[in-house]
Amino acid sequence: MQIKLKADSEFITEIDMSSDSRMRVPGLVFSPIGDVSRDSNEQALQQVVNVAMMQGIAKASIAMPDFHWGYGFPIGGVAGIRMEDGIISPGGVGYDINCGVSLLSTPINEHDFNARKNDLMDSLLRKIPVGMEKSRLRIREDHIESIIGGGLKIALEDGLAFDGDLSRTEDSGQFRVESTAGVSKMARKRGISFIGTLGSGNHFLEVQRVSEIFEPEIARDFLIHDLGQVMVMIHSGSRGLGHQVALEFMTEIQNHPEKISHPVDRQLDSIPLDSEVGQRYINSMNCSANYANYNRQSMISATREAFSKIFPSTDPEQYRLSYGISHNIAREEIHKVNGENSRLMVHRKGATRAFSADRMGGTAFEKFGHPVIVPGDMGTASYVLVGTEASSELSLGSSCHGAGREMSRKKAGESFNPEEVILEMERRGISLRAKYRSAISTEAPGSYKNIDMVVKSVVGAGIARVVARLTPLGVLKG
DNA sequence: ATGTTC
Repeated sequence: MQIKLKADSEFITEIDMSSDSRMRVPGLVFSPIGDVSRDSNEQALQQVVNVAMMQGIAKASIAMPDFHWGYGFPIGGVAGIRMEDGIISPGGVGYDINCGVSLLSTPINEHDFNARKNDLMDSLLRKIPVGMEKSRLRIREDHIESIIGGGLKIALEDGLAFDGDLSRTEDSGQFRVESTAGVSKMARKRGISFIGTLGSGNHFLEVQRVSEIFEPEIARDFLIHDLGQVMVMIHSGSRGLGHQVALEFMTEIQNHPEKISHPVDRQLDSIPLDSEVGQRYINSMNCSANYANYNRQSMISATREAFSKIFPSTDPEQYRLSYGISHNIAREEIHKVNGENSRLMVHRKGATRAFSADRMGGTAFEKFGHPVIVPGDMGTASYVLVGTEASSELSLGSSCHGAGREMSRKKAGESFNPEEVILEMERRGISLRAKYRSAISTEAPGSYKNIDMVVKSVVGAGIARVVARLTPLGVLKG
């Protein structure tokens, strides 16, 4: 099949509906046509076309500049399904339910950090289990029930959060759960084993310096104050619990008589929200999201402990959460479709919410809009952006979530020598603590798209504004 | 992403 691309503008590429007669809406990739049409994007582009064929899809099958191939949906994909069609597709959320990124503001500057860099990185590595290391929180079986039902509220009760953390976490860190019964025994068991752990692959904890501030007033609102200020970014998800939930529901739905079959890809099958299995999935997805929030919060708490111990003149309370964002979740939102407000089940998979200020009334971000935290690869830079009104018009209030893979894990593993990657990172003044050599290859900076180009694309398309640029000082990986 | 091969 020939996919027909046309440039809507310098940074917006449309996939014409004539590409395939089964498309219900066009595709929209927020990236220049020259980048979109590269050979390495071929499979992911086909997935954008496939998503455009889904029942109930409104507006467009959307992909961010960091899009790449995933399970059914591309990673970096956004799809709003009309609530009147009443369906949800687990492939549109993915295996790592509510994977996300939290950004911690610190009172430390880079000189303080560099003077104690080794002690601090060692302390973080002692406090936070990474890779295959198991949980050091001894959560009892009945407590996992509270965590999956209550999310960040339970972390607050457990002394892992401050009051202010809730208003600075997307959805206040709590997803609505009517029943936890859909989270299997196995999922709970895996959840207990790995609560409070970072994970592996692209998950990381990174100590960063503020290297550029583009919008000082907005940056202050996000607790980014000075050049050289140290920030801590934590990227992690719902570990084995979310994985188990995703796996079980994808399998169950494949064999379910009520499933809504996709015309070309079984991985894009959906399930009616008003079915028993649909309700069980929504609840279990939300349970996994709550678990992910508790998990990230426990590592924020460990980071506060490590820093305030190494820098005794500071208190844990001074390490304030800038924002915690979700990038793998489906939730109901209202968006304008053909000029009319429409209730949509918005699936974001490797994409973030990027609402403008007018959609953030009553929250901590009503003045400037929803923060968008965009981690780059471990050797380059990360960005903090803010949502725009144009994102509401164009991208269902969404933006990009990271650099996005350019190379498969397998290919990256074969292409990069870990020793050379470590040397190159050291040459750039970045201290890398990784548990396994393999992760250094598969996560090598060269296996990712260029983060500066990704951000240039979303800013150029108008769906976000750039607030600050952060560069890595120390990286902890699984 | 993932007790890294359901």
